[in-house]
Amino acid sequence: MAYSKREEFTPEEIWIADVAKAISHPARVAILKILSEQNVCMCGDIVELLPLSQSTVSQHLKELKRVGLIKGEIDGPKVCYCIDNEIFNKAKQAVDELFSRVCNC
Amino acid sequence: MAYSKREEFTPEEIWIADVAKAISHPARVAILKILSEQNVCMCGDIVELLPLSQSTVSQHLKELKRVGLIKGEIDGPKVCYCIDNEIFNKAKQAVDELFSRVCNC
DNA sequence: ATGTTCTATCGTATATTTACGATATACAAT
DNA sequence: ATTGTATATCGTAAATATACGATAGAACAT
Repeated sequence: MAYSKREEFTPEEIWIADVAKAISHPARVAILKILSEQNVCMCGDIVELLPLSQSTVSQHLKELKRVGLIKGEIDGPKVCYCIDNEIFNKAKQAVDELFSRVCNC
Repeated sequence: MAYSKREEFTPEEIWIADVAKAISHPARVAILKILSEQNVCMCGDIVELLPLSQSTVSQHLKELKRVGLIKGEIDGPKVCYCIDNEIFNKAKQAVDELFSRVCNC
């Protein structure tokens, strides 16, 4: 009962799936939108804008950081989050490529 | 301990998250690629191309059908799957819109 | 030194996802 | 009628995700 066949797919398929998983929760979509509007943003500000506890928001931020879509820089006691444009752009291109390839339009 | 705060986000955020969840597994990315190459495809063909059992592939197809990215038409004892171009295009646009909004490039 | 503020992590409960084999169903062919 | 083929669904086990409160750690202010 070998578990998780994830590794039996191509690196490209795994990478796209990872990016998609990162944005597969409305809270994380909302976080990306907030960061794009504010450019740079404290974790606490995000918590205030979402109907979730601080620890839950922190977990969502961690998930976005895991694939590299965002990064956090420590600023005294606070942490400033922002989009990691380089990786985000790579993710955008990979997803674009899949969508364009699949779509007949 | 109210569970799942999903419904407290905007319909757009939920829709994007749903689409992303549908493509958040490498097997489903692979299925979309197969369907795009073959245009129309029997379920059994997909099973042969993936390192997964028939029942597992069937579940993945169901997940893609759930959000509408693909549709299956019954053809005798077989089922022919194909991309649902209308919904797929809507999904593409929604994801594009998010990516473009967030990305500084 | 002490307290305050901000964030991450731990512990935990519940829900969902992923995977499979077995079974049921639906149609075609014999 | 029976057999074979194709697919979906059921039952189930293990893994992951989602959510929270409590706690820990780090930096600043007093």
